[in-house]
Amino acid sequence: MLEQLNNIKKCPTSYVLAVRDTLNVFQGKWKMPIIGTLIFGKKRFKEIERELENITPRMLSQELKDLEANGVITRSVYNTTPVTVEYELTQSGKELNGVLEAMITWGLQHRKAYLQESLPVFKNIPVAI
Amino acid sequence: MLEQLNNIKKCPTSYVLAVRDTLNVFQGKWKMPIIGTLIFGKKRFKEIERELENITPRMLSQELKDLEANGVITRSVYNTTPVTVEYELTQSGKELNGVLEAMITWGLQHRKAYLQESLPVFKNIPVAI
DNA sequence: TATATCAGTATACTTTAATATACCAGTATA
DNA sequence: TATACTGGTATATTAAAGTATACTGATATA
Repeated sequence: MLEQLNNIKKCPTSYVLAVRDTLNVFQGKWKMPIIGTLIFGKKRFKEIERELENITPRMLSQELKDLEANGVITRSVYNTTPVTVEYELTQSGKELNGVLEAMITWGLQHRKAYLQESLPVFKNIPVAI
Repeated sequence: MLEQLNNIKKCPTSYVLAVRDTLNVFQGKWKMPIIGTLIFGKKRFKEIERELENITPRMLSQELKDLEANGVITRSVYNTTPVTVEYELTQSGKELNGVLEAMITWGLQHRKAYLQESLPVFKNIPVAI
């Protein structure tokens, strides 16, 4: 279990890159929410836009492009009227659930350890507000 | 294995919060590198500063405060001359290795799937440059 | 006496991320 | 005919993140 982590000592480069790649996929305000909307199946642009409520089409467009370029989602255009564009997680994208689960496990455990009750955590503000 | 994730459908709030808490800990340019320097034991301010080379004391100070406020590291001041301040991962902080390992696993797998050779991944630039 | 060390802080600045608002063409519906 | 829908783009602006540079006071070393 700790093998990978201990290898960082010997050969840090590729492991650090791997972590950076992964963080890259989640970095920013909207990447995670967007991936979240796609966990249970493909969605169209406007569907995602409506589901996330406060996102601007500019941001959504930009982030979808970024995720596609990084091999996390695919984009399919269908010749309907009006045009339909579907976004879907790639195999790699689906495998992000391993990371998500580790995050959920840690997050819940951390809240249990550091909080008595469930409160939101904001940037630069301690967990235990 | 997928139990937690499937529960998101039924009761998304706490899981989303948990993921957000976790991302919070890694968010930004320096949090991960700082945590990285502490994986194998406690370090002093200047030691971390030297190890990360390009970080300014302002950023290091700010990020250390943030990590401390979020229960990821502890800060201990010793009455020496000159003063010594040691930073160390908390139990919760140490348990982040579960998340890190999931990230390493995904990152390596993703590179294997989407690249022929190992190249750095930058923001907004596809993995397969 | 001059310089270095410790752990930072203060101020100003640049760069990046995110938002606001308006708009496009083609078709369908009221 | 007017309005709404599709999947976006264009331009401008604000907010957030990160950097540069200089500095602190007490002590130790050269």
